[in-house]
Amino acid sequence: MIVDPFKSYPGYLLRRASAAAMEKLARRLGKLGLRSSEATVLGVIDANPEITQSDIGRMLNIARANMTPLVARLATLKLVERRPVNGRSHGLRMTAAGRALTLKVRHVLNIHEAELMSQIPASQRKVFVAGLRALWAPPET
Amino acid sequence: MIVDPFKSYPGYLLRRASAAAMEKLARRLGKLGLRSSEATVLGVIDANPEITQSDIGRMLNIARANMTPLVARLATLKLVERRPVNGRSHGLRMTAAGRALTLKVRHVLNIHEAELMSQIPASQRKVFVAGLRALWAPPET
DNA sequence: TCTGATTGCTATATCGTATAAGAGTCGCCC
DNA sequence: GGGCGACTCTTATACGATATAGCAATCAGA
Repeated sequence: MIVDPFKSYPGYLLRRASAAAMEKLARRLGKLGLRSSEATVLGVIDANPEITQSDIGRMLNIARANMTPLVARLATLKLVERRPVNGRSHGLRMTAAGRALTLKVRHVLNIHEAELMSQIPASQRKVFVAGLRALWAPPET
Repeated sequence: MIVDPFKSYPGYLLRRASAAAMEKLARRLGKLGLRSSEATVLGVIDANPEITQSDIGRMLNIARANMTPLVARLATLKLVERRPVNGRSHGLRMTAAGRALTLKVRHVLNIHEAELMSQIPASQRKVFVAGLRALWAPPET
């Protein structure tokens, strides 16, 4: 009889639940030609025109060094435009193609989130989400 | 005013919460010289003497190909012994050193889990964990 | 004006994960 | 009992996310 000794550990469940959700999401975003990190960055730029690479990195906890190739790919795909706002920073904004793809991404995300929450009894969702928020709260800006 | 457009998405919160927790855990396990995947495997072997690499992989969702170097390192560290149970499978069991380290790992995990749950009001913990379990349930063995 | 901090970037490393392929072994069916 | 499919472990390799170190250019404040 094989036993999973961690199956009652909340932290373990958190990790497995997150991994399972991310795997499903990645599969869906892959059909749009995007990795999940790219989709997130796209959404952030869409919500914050002229935002800077470094600011995105701080928000999403992505190191500056890793923002460079990520944004470069978005620019290569002509989803995002980089324009210098001063000598060292680039303001980022969506192209028309980027906006169009972001709409599709948003649709995928909505489906993803709905599917996730559908697995949890409606009466428990609020407490569940409050719990997640207690474990990670967005840093005040 | 910079805005995080995803901060109300449960799936996003799930991912960030998991990442934050894993980062803390990795730092603690690092002091024992272990990666988190190795610590988990160690715990599984301890709970299931003579378990096979493949069975561990199935339980933890680690591909067989990746179990090989992982277990090899545990064996090099003399934490785990591999002994053939038949021509193709290795039964894994802890060495004395492995058992000793597993005790420390268990201690670290307990602290980690306690710290996690301490962030959530006691009255909500049960519902929260039930929610996690709804998103990922261990496959019945 | 000098100095420290910031930005974007390159190079490189680690960790987790993935696929493909191969050798040896097992078990079952004919 | 022979053959074949399934299984186990292994190697090689690649990708995605993340991490650090270091550099040149720029900014901002003392």
